[in-house]
Amino acid sequence: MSVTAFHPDNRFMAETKREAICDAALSLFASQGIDATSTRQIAKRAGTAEGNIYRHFRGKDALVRHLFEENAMALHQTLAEAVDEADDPLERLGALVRGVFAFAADQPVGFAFLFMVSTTGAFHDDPAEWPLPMMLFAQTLKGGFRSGDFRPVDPALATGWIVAMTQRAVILHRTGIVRLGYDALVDQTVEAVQHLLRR
Amino acid sequence: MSVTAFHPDNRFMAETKREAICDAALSLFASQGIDATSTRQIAKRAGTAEGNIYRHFRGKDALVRHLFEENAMALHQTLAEAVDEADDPLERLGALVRGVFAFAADQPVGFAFLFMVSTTGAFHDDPAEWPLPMMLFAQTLKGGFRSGDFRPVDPALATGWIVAMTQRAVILHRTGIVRLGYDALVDQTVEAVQHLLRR
Amino acid sequence: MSVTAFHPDNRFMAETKREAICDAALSLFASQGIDATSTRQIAKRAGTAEGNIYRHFRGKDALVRHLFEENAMALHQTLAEAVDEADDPLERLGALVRGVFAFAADQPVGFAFLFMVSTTGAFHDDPAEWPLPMMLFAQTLKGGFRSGDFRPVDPALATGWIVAMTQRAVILHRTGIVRLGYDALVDQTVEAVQHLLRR
Amino acid sequence: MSVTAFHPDNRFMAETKREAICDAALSLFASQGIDATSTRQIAKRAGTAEGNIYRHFRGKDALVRHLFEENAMALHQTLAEAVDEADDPLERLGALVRGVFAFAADQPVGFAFLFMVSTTGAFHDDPAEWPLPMMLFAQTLKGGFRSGDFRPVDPALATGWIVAMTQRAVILHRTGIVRLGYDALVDQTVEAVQHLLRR
DNA sequence: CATGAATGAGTTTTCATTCAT
DNA sequence: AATGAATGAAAACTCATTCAT
Repeated sequence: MSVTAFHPDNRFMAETKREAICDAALSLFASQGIDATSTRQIAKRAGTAEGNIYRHFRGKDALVRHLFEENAMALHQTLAEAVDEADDPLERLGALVRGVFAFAADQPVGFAFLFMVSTTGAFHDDPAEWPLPMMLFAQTLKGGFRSGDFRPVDPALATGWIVAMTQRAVILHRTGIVRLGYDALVDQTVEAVQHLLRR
Repeated sequence: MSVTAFHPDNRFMAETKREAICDAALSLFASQGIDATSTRQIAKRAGTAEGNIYRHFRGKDALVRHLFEENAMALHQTLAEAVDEADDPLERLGALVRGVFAFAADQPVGFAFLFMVSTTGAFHDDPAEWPLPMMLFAQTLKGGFRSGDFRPVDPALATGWIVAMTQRAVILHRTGIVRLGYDALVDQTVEAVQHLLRR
Repeated sequence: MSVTAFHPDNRFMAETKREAICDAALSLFASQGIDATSTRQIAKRAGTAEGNIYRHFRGKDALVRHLFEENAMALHQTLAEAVDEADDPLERLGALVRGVFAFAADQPVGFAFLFMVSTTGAFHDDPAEWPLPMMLFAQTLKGGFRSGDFRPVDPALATGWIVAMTQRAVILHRTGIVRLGYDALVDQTVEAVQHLLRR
Repeated sequence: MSVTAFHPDNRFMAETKREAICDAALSLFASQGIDATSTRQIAKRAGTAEGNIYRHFRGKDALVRHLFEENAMALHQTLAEAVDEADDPLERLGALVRGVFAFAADQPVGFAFLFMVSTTGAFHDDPAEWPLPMMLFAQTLKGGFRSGDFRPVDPALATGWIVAMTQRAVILHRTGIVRLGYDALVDQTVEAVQHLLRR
């Protein structure tokens, strides 16, 4: 049995070793990069034995993939909820961008990791295999083009622009290069994205 | 005397081992990533001994930095020439974006490598230390804000947006996700960037 | 459970890989010198993988330091016991010299290694940082000077003389240059050292 | 022809590249140790190309041996002259010890190198193959034993003691552990050595 | 489930030596 | 005689992964 039962504070601790490993790996990956993080470091920070990682995951690669899917799913849910509450395409687009900022603020480590994987790791050649969050952008854009609310540009290209703009805005704010307050940052980016597509 | 004299094709070959090392390293870095490329691979592709890399560069890190500076400088020159031929801020901005596309078409490997370093590697926190090519964007934008040609947005943020949009457009085209012809890709991106800032 | 249980000879074998590494390294260092011994050789003789050395020690340097401290401590204990049994300074001095010979006979490899480090490696500039065994010589000599049993000479210099004489005697005997029997060697050296300081 | 002809100061410079290589190697060996000194370092300090070392010496080993023989010969000559001016064995012994100190003061680098080789490098098992300087000590001691001036101890052992004492005295003074002035250091050591053997 | 010692192929780097010029 | 680029073997060290307990 786990020692956590005696810890009233266990809500602040990883409930299981598996979670501890995930938490440790995620933060290390996000801050140092994936290649630069060793399984030893992960085990040490997780407070467990190195070999234990292999009980829970097939290997380092599988751990990376798991974390990616987990975080992509979380981001997807945030965005899916956001997009549901909006009616017209322009509002939906704004909601998506705001959703990304919300996720980045809420799960800074997960966001950094997602960003890391999506730029460092292999690109997916087929849009049908894009990660779910990007699919939401793509679908929303398509809707706007069909309804005639958006100016005519290549949908895949526009998706790329907007995702890139949003990601970069978060990074620039995080590194302190952009000195704007967070709300102004979000507002300006939402406005810019909408301006870009509004007919 | 060198064997190159007998090779009419020597303009396609590395003149010196140093260049062979640089060429090999650049293409491997660009295609596989920097961490995933070993000095062995570099030496093998360069057709030289591994130890020889260390006669020409202090180490792998120094090789990376050299390649970065070399390619950043080349991009900077392409952009500097492009920006010189334009008069008003909007045209200058368009010329810069076209310059990036031109560089990416002309030096695809160098561009891929620069992109790799700028996203993988450490970000520079201080805009004063940004790589030269980004400085050109920043200066052009500032000019447009001062003259009143551009809509008022945070300059650092706008620089980030535009660089990100341009980079992403190249990548999406290269991976085949965007099926547009290259000229259309360039035109649409230039138009979008100008639209984003035009008052 | 460990394989050693089935080995009645296990008292002659290293109980753990860590000890096997120490034993292998010590004997190789003592016979070939430290620089001339590679981690590969150590691993091979220890019957383990090279990387395993680095699980137990930070690196080759740390292994050397560990062995030095271990052996210096063993010598120190041998000498401390020897010196305790003697009353006046002259006898104490003799006991120390005999102690060194006893250690050299008992732990020939350890002694050779200590000798190697103390002459090859960096000298400690500050007597307060001398290795423990030398401290015993220094203290004994100081006692003799204070009590007036010893002729007046510089204490640090005299310590150096005596330690050097003793070390050299062991080496000369070991290499066969001095053909004396071991007991005669010890007796002559003890007598010489006492003669050197006796008032 | 050499550039030195135009240098009025060439008496301060190595006359030939060969000498430059020897000088550079000797000082590097003496300060860092032989293994820790690379041919590159030697070439750089000598102001010549690395490959040039191999025009003048068969390899690094040959260079080491050459330097050893050169310096051992120089020490031998210093000692031979010193020993010639003394009549009885005790004086000869004192002259030898003083000679070692004189050599160490005059050629500190050469002395440090000799010391390094004699402790680090291989020991000569056969007294007949001892380096020449040690032979002088051995012969002088034998003379003293034969004439009855010296107390009866094993000649090879006594030689070892005295050489060790002398070397150690120089080292201790050089490292600052012994704070005596140089003259006092020499006098005390000479006196001690003579006291050790005087009947 | 959990441990951590053990593995071995891999990495970057150094170095004595050779060779074309 | 001199150069310095080139070589390849070997060095120290890392790391994802396995395995006995």
